[in-house]
Amino acid sequence: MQLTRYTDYGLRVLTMLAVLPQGRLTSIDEMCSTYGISRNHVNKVVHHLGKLGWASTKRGKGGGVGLGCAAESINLADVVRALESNLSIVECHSPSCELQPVCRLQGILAAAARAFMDSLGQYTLADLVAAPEEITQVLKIIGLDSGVGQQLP
Amino acid sequence: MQLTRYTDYGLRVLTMLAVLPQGRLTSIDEMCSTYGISRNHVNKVVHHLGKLGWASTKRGKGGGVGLGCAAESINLADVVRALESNLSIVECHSPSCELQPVCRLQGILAAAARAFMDSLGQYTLADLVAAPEEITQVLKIIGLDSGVGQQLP
DNA sequence: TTAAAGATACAAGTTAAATGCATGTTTCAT
DNA sequence: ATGAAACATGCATTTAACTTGTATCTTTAA
Repeated sequence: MQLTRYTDYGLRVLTMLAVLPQGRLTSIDEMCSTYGISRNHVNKVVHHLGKLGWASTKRGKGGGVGLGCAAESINLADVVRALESNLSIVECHSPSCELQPVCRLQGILAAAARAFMDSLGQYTLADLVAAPEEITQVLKIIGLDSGVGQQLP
Repeated sequence: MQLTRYTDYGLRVLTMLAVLPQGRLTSIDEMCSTYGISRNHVNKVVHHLGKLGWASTKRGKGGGVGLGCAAESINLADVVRALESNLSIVECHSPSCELQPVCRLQGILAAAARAFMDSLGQYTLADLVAAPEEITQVLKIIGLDSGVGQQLP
């Protein structure tokens, strides 16, 4: 019972975007080296997040990636639902189970999955980066505290 | 976000054991053909369930597999915890994430996982086979309604 | 003593996730 | 204009976990 790294990276990317200083953009390359993960993977995730409106991407020289909307409006359950491809918990169809018509397992598992999502749904991206003093630490860790880097005009 | 088939099969096996008529044993082979799944897999799962005390196995001629304890005492959350190998939701360590010290994601996900398990934990094996009229159907489907087959002495 | 049935070990196949590589397209600065 | 920076896109490859297969051993009762 795991989330894929794709979803994991999506959450990390959003976290990074959320702690960016006002007006500061980051880039895919910067995120790669920060997290030490495949450029290609980040590439895809960022693109995906962009299409969903949670990230704003800008091509070309001076472009980059920023948060697409307020951190408070990004619900973590929505993020997981959007990024996680398979949420069905069990595959009762392959090989197909003859007991399906009378089986209560699916319903019970579906309820449990709902409980998982409801719990997640109590939080937004803002909760991941809530405490200001922690943000300072984070910025230091990922090297964004220096104030250098491209700014929006 | 899925459970492995191993866990899935474990639940199916338990379900089948729970609906066995009093004193009737089944066998690994019988379960294989009923569910149409790999003999070897069932073999392992049954062995595992046997070690956990939820199934009682008996070797040799006239042997077989039965329920190891009351269905009401087998909590579904316990079953999933026992059979599912990896319950960590995300792997924050590979590649290791520098933000770990200040990251709240793990806690939030852990809470969600707990919600999942708590929901599951409200049910026992008995709930999977609760309604008597359904049991009759199940027995018919899996061919155990005829009354033939080995009995305990 | 033999056949039925679970126990055990190891090998092979399968699939989805993860990564890598290449190239296209947009945008800004000069 | 033109080149470099940065995201977009597609496909190929690798990897690892899960799944299945084959074989043999051990126990037990008829």
